[in-house]
Amino acid sequence: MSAEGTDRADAGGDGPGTDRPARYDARAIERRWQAVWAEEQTWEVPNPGGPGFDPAEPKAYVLVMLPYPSGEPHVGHLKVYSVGDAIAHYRRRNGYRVLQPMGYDSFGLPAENHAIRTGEHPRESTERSIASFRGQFLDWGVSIDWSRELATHEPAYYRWTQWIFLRLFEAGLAYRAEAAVQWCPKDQTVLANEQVIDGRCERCGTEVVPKKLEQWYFRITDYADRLLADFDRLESWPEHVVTMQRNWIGRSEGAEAVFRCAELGIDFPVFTTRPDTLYGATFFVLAPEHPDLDRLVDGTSNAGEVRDYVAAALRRPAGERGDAEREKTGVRLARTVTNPVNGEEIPMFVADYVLMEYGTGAIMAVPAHDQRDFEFARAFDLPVRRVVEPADGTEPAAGEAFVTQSEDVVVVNSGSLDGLAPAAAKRRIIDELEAAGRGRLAVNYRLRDWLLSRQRYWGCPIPIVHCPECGPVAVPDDQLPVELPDVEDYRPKGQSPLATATDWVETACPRCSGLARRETDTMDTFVDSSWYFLRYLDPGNAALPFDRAVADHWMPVDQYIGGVEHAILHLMYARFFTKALADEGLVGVQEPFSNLFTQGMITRDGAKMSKSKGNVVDPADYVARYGADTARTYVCFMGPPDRGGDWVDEGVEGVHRFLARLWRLADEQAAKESDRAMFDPEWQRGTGGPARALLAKAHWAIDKATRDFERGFQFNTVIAAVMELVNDAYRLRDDLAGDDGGRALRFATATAASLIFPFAPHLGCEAWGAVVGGRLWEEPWPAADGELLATDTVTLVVQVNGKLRDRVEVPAGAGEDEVLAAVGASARIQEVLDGREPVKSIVVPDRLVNLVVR
RNA sequence: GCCGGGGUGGCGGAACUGGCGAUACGCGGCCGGCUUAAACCCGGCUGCCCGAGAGGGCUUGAGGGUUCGAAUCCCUCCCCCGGCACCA
Repeated sequence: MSAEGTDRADAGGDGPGTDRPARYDARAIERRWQAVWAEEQTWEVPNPGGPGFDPAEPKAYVLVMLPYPSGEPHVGHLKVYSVGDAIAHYRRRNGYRVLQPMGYDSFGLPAENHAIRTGEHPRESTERSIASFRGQFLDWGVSIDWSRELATHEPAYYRWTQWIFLRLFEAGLAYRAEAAVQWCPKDQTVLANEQVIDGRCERCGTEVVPKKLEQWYFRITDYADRLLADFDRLESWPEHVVTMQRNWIGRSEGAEAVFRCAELGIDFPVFTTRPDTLYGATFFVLAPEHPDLDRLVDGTSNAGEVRDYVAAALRRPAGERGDAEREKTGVRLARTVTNPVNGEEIPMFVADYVLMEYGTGAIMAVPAHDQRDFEFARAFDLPVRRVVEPADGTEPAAGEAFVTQSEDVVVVNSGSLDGLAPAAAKRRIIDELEAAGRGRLAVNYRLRDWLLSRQRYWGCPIPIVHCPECGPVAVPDDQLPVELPDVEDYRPKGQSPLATATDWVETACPRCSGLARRETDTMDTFVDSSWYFLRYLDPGNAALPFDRAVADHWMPVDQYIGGVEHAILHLMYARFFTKALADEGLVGVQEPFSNLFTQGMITRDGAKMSKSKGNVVDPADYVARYGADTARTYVCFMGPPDRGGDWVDEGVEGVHRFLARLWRLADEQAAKESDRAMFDPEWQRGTGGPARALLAKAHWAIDKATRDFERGFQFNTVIAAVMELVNDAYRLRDDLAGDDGGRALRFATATAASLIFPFAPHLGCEAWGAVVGGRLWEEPWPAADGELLATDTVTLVVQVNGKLRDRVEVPAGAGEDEVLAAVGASARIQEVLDGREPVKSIVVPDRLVNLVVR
């Protein structure tokens, strides 16, 4: 705050009063301030124990989802960093020590596909992209602690990804299993369930095909209940993100009931959410993948038909099979099972509408109360037995299943359950099953374990050695990282390109020293990004991924910011990792991100931007033409940032005009030396006339901006308030004569600079430096003076029967009598009343009066 | 079908817990000033209808309701966007 600080002369350019052009030269201003920040490492923050660390200072970890570096940053990046930086700056000036780091999610398919096309090593194209991302983020003036920068493809980073993998492996949370998985024929790799959208590969849109393979999994399903329960630990997450994760985890309560095939002596447990309808089961269906099918079919008359059906079903793409509109198909087996509640023998079928992945891969079919079973029964002419009826005796619609969540129904045709409502019937039947040893209460999840291995090159190698004697063996910690070898051909050939690096693959078993082979699959890139927020905290640590004490200081992330597209994948995986690491004692928090903000997508001409449509907005163009401050302020001004918005060039120009107006105001007011007299509350309170009016407006703007910041992310209205202040300053400018007037105008300008700073930091600093002197980022966020906020008189609206008829001026805080007296004095109101007496008068202090007449 | 989020001027959007003329702020449009002129810039006007005017009426997707008072609360319906969907 000393005068030597940074007025614009110090910031490296022309001083006040010299030949500075009377024009808002955004780029010159931005370069000057960026040079200061880089030189002084302004945004670097110390860790506990580090130089300058103050344990008394509250911390704020503000984190934007790390970008995948491909080509150049796009408007989505501009928006997310503009929002993140506004929060970071606001928190800083409110006394927080803010950590805002930066890194790159730099493993992944685009770079690898580029390598396949061009032969260029993915590392080279990736590092080129990183350089261009870094360059633009610097250009935008984002307040990042660059000393913590990381990239997930660097061995110094993925060494610890591997280390964490091994901890999970040791804890039994990483395992290998053979299962039918989803294979993308184009990308030549398996995919996690989360990465298959409508039966298609999330990346390339190719229809995935089922394939039986042995793969690596993380046991995320063990954490299903905690992932659900701990939503309660979150401070503020968008409701819809929580809902999406809840749906994805898909917890459902019900019962397991065991149907027995007496002939063969095989028990078939099924999961059902409707055990109250067990008496309505008229047939039984197995998924085509069901492991007991062979035994059931062997030696039966239609074995060939069943096997043909199964073979066809297994070839069918998942997307097609998942289509509910398709006609139900299946084949009847020459076997029956016994219903555990009534001993009834019911026929068995195989049908592809039953999924092996959900429940037990077998269902009891209750056609009367399940639409799918109903359709199947109709196709195969099977009996439909109603066991639930509306309590009021009405008849359910014919021609479809009677499905309802209502409790106003009654169970019928069900032995001891007759007459009960569903909830009671469920409890009783579960008790009965349990007593008979034929079932129990059960919970089932839609969530599957996380399939993490990929048959691709550009990813983190899985640190496992396969030994013919010892099986899969962990690479010892001191041999990490297992570095990604160079290969000649990046083309995937059904197995990872790593398999061709013979020298690398062939190794000694860490346990028995025998000849062994390295695992050649790499990890899903979501593994890399499931813990990066922890590495930022201690990026130089060579002994551990991060120090527990350091993590205890910074975690959890106070504000996480990113796109909704990660609502399920990344956010759920990162939550899972955090919990698993907490169980290992590595971190002290159960949830990584206390507050989440998801920003809306920017469109152009109402459409998603795409190269093929030719409507892509390149932020660099706008930064070059108008400056980073304009581009950043514009994306925050378009509308509430959690909603999308359409990029309109005229809107950018409007914001630029506003910033230029503020710059000119500051330029005109530029003081030769530091002047803090304008902040003196005694002086401010003693003013009158236009000076007072402008000071009041400035305090109004402070109050409005602060409230909107605290309220959430209403940045558009914060900026609008500063615009109002600047507009008033221009309007009143000519009336502001004398010392008080000049000082009030400088205060208004300084306040506008101060409030716009989170969005336009360079201009904020520049304008502040001109009228006040010193460095704005070291100034606390301003506080509104209540006395200047309050007004002496207020204008009340006077309504008659709810219709506005007049306004009256009364002293602020005037009581009911005083108000009614003022209203009585209004000629206009008397005219409207026309002699009628109000039957009721509502007085809302300082707001309005409503007279009710007949 | 299920679950979220929305529908406010020519456009993007404001309006704290129902209450200071709904439409702040920006864009667009119109008028004026500056200028030889234009751009820039500065100032003003700008929801719709009727009216010369004073003024009046109407207006927050549609229709009902609660209330002295509704964009805001309740019910019914329509439309748009996003997510999930043969999950037993």
